[in-house]
Amino acid sequence: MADNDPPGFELPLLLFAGFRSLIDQLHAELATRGHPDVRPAYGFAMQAIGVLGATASEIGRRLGVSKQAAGKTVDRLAALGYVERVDDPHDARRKLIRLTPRGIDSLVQSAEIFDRLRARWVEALGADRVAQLESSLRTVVPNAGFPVDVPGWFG
Amino acid sequence: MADNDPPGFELPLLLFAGFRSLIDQLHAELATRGHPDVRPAYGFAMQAIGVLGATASEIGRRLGVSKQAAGKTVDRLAALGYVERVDDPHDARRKLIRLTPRGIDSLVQSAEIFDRLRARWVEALGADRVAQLESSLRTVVPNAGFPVDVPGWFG
DNA sequence: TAAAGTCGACAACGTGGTTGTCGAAACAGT
DNA sequence: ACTGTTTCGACAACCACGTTGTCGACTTTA
Repeated sequence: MADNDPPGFELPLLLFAGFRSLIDQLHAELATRGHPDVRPAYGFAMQAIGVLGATASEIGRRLGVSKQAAGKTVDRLAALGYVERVDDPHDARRKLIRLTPRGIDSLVQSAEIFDRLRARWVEALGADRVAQLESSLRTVVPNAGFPVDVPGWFG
Repeated sequence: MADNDPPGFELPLLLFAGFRSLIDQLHAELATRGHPDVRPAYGFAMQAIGVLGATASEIGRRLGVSKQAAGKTVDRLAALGYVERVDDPHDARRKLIRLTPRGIDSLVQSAEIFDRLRARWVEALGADRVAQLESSLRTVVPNAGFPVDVPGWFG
């Protein structure tokens, strides 16, 4: 808080640019590995589904959006072959959404690519600075895991 | 890169959560200061307009979106009284978009709020850790200013 | 068994993007 | 001075992703 305060907009812009840069590189790399149609929102949705599967309502809850919005995303995911809907034998109202092998593959590849991108940051900054960056963010943003509440923040 | 690599998704999630947290707090505070209708995209658009004003095409270029998309955003901004369209006397094709006093006020307040939020991070982390966080991000993300290319990254 | 809650689906809509087209105006070259 | 090219803003149609509201079918609870 000295004479030359930073022009407030810089910190949020840097955080966004960092996030955006990772996401863009992820999808560029994902496209070359057989997943050209995966969009950022799909990755979050598939994370919310998880290996155990989930109902559309549950996905909506985990993502912080309405069940209708989650249902639409599941439609798109299903059309691309990343998930499938299975009738729940114990509850005729429910339909379990499950990742297909293709869906699982996209998640595995994403994790692998993110690890690689993080390694690039370690090359540029050093392991301790990256670790400290993560630690700082964990401190100021509690619960940064799922439910992540990411899609639709713009609308 | 030891045995227990971090699960790649954490770094991007932390960056997003940090950004999102600042943006959410900004708009909550902005709402209490007479700007309840400002949406995240509007702030970026008004930044792109700047105090000198700009044409819709230019705004689109600065934001990395089509001129049509920029024009639509300007429509919404104008309907809320944040900008006005002025005929350019030197070029009958152009219409200069200018911030109204209300638009300028929202920008001034935003900068002030962001400074306050950053000060909260400094309280939690210490000035040097925040400064190092910014410095690290500047290193891994060159050109984090405008043109910022933020809206529509999800679509 | 009746009431209340949850599930997925459907419809209508809002916002923030896209491409394509268009007439009007400016500009560049002959 | 005319002609072709570029740029401007506007309009239309469309897509992705979200919202509320409604609905019938099913489950759960009292």
